[in-house]
Amino acid sequence: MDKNYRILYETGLFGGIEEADLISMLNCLHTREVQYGKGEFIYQEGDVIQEAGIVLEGTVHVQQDDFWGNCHIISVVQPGNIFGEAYACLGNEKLQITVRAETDCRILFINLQKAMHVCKNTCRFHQKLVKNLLYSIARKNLNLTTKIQHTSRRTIREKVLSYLSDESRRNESSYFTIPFTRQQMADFLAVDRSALSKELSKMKQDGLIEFERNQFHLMLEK
Amino acid sequence: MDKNYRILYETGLFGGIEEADLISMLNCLHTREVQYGKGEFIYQEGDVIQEAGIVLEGTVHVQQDDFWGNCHIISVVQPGNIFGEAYACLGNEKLQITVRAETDCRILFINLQKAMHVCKNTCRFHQKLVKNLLYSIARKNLNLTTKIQHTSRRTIREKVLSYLSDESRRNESSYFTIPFTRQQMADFLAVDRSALSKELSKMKQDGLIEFERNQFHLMLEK
DNA sequence: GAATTACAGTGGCAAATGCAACTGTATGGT
DNA sequence: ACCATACAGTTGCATTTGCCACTGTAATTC
Repeated sequence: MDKNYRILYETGLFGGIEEADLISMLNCLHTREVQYGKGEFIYQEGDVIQEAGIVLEGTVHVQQDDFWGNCHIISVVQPGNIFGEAYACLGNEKLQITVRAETDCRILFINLQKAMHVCKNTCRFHQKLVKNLLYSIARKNLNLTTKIQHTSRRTIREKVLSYLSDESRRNESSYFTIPFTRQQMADFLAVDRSALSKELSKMKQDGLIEFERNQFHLMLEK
Repeated sequence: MDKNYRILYETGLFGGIEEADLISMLNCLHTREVQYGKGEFIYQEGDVIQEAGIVLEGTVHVQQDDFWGNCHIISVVQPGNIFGEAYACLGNEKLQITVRAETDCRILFINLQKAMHVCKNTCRFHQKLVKNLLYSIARKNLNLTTKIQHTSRRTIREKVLSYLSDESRRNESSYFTIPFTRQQMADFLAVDRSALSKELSKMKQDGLIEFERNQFHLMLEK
């Protein structure tokens, strides 16, 4: 539990809650911890869920796999972050997304339906949790909007620039590492992998960017 | 106030609250009502806001206008629905979106920063409001995911089918009317208008759909 | 009712993209 | 050490798309 505490403390969901309180809170919330191997499915499209997951260790991808075998990455969830909270909150919606363990990982599940309704133990953190959950979902909302901003550009170059600018801003540096392989970056931006490689090469030639695998550097140019 | 009540009652935000209570609640929340003319900006990119808006009358578009004059419609907000809640909730984020009155409209603004923090009057609906807000944002979250589902398809035809299928499902009929002009539909799906018109014509030829302006009919085919 | 404006459809064309195939380089397992 | 696999880059080609210009029709204004 101790090793989890540090991570959870940095989570929006448990922000501002002390360790001792956190432990009793986790009991009150009936959480459970599960391990997954790389590639395993955590949630599948069509599932109805009441539990949101917090990544304690590893990386998880939220994605849409379509009919024709194309996969689109909606978001990447790293330790301390939460997934499935919108569905778990609503409680009665079929998942339109799939959640997959991108690496081996440990997940803490929390039943939000229970967490949101009145706690018989009159757990005093109950309200705080709901408010934290609210912030967390609002934040995710912004992330989705940002993703739309990238993918709704017309050309690959514009999508790439939009995405890389955003990563640069979040890393507060023109040097940064992205959490994607080339294929995943393509899935995230909803473009073809080889077309993406091509365009990245052109952009390097044009002096816009430098990169080596998933390490990028935005140039001042132009 | 009475004429607003019916609309607000159907809003997620005030769901399950009686009329008498609603009025005292609105006072407690320091709401204000504002009218906008067609085309006016309600919020602009870069603004920092604390108030979410509820559409009482008219239609509002949440959109991203880029650098090169392209506009992308993120969502369409009709009476009873809310906008800006994620930003107002977080309270300290610059808007990456613009909100525009698509028609003449009346908007009720609610300061979420005040609404979410402890109410000195110990308004007993306070907690309920936060929970409603949570549902509302979770719902919007799903809508954004759905939009991503449409726009991340590779071809215009796939985007259109994805979007129209969704509209059909929501209307529970293969005959339905969409809330867009052709240009707006193109903006929503992030494609070129004339290319969209062309593809729609082809799809009609192929017997997939029938349409007349913004009225559509999905055919069983094929 | 004439003029203006908004809107949807069409055609042509250049550019961008997806797709398939192939190469080379790491990486990991046995 | 060898084999298999994953990953990134490159090339060529057919298709799709964006963009531009134009037409026709409906809606709006004066």
